[in-house]
Amino acid sequence: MKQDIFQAISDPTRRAILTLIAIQALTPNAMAEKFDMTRQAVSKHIKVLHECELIKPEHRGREIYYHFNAKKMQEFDNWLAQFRQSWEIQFNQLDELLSTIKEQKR
Amino acid sequence: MKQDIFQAISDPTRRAILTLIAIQALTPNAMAEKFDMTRQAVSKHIKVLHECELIKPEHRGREIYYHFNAKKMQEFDNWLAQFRQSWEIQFNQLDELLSTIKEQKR
DNA sequence: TATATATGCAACTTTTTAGTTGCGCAAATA
DNA sequence: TATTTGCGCAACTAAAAAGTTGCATATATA
Repeated sequence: MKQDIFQAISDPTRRAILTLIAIQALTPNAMAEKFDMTRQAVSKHIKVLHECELIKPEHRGREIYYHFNAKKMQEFDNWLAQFRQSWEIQFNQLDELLSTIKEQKR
Repeated sequence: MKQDIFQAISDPTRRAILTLIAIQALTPNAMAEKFDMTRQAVSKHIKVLHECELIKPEHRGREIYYHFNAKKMQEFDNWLAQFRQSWEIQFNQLDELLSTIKEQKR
């Protein structure tokens, strides 16, 4: 199945992996040590993240360092953009409400 | 089960619902008409979105208008913030690379 | 070259999720 | 008051996802 980034970040373990490697590239083994699960389970999460290109492998001998792909993460940001206007409006309305309450107190 | 916003937005139908009601509040029936699925299926998606407070109900007689809760969507934005620095760095590096290539062409 | 290590893939089990049908309740309307 | 309409909840089914064990492959090292 073709993975999409929304499905990829819906899993807490995968989010944790992303947070870790955003700081520093890690091998699958290094990741598995951080979580209470088998290496193979982590490996499956890596596969999901790799398929949707949120991470990129760098082969160094028999080790594979996975890097965070910031560019792909921006797709979320783009999706979120459609709602930004909404929340700015809603907060402006809140401001107005607060101003009104303030006025009434006088 | 306690829903979280990441799981909530991982479903395409739920993302479509959010996009719709960000523009205008809708009743479950109105939403169901937009999608090729039963009203009950939509109702379950509404439940998920409501439980994690991405939408808010407004009761009008026997109808319920669901509103988009922009404030909750910002949690997503906050989570994304931890990666912003990463992608700025990665893009700066890309800029440098492009500059280097440009230099070499001279 | 034999062995240890790092990793991915396949098969299987368990859990979760998406969707369905059927039902009950409350508000609107004839 | 009887009926229709809007909605949520429960039980069930089907599909997908998370995790396990076992195995194969490639690189490093004794």
